[in-house]
Amino acid sequence: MENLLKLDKQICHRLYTASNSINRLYRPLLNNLGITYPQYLVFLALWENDGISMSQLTERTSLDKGFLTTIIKSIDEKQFITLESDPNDKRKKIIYLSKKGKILKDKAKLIPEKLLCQITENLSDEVNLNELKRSLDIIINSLNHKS
Amino acid sequence: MENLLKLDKQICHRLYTASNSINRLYRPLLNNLGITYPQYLVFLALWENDGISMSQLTERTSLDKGFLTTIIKSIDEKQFITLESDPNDKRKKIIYLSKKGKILKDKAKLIPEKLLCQITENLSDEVNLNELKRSLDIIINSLNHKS
DNA sequence: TGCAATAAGTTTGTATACAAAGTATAATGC
DNA sequence: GCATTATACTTTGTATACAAACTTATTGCA
Repeated sequence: MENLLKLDKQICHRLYTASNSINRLYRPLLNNLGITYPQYLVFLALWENDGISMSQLTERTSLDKGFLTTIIKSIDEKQFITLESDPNDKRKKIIYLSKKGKILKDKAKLIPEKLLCQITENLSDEVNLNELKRSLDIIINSLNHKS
Repeated sequence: MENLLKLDKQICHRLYTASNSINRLYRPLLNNLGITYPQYLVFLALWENDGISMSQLTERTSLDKGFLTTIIKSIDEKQFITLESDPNDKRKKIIYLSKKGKILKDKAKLIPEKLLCQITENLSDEVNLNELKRSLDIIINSLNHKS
């Protein structure tokens, strides 16, 4: 009978720790751009699809909608974006990248590479990243379709 | 040339999302016990090794030492633990489970099972959990030995 | 049309998470 | 011995993260 309460048997603790560690790694890099990690996620989404609504951003980034309000307010104040009300549906708020927000993309280009290098340097042989991605996707998908 | 900035290529975003989703899953279960997830991690460590110091707890749980002060204060106020100063080294603070803290272990026994069921239900065939654990351990270890 | 149900986004309250600076004690070196 | 350095923990300030309640606009349908 194994004791499931044993800390080191828990996959959740590992995910939690890995996520926090990676976040710590991002912090100084993103700090150079004047943004934080969840803000960066919003930019990643906007750089792919400019002019989308809050709810679309929520879906794309998996960020909480309440928290997203805070993030959008913050990057709006820093003039990375402009906000418009959807004329067809006044409840909706459409987010557009400003010039400053578009320029930021160039500055951010090297970040994924730097990060991946730090994480996977000397690890590529030991860790199958595609397999890891696939496993995480399955877990995330399963959790999202729970409640 | 693939564009690394594409959101869905990023393993970091997946880890971040998975970690948050799992946390959301724990919340109601732990709420029934009157504790939160990082507090739960502290209990897991203490149920294995009672009477350890703050720094040992930091190492065991990977929680930030500043944050750990907050957590310890909180579960101390709820009388789950008692605190003593190490007579051999007055800088150290030793944490002991109170009776209430020990009893909590029984109530918590079903949590890992419930969680694992929710996560891995119907997934066991698709996700190799041992492989996932191993990958995460390698990544965590790599990140911790960076700076 | 009228209005209940729903959807989009905001606000509030609480609990993380962490860098950086601060305090007190212990260990080290000369 | 005593100054220096290091260790253990706390405090402060800022930025997450999220449940729950709230506001306003739209939709569905009797």
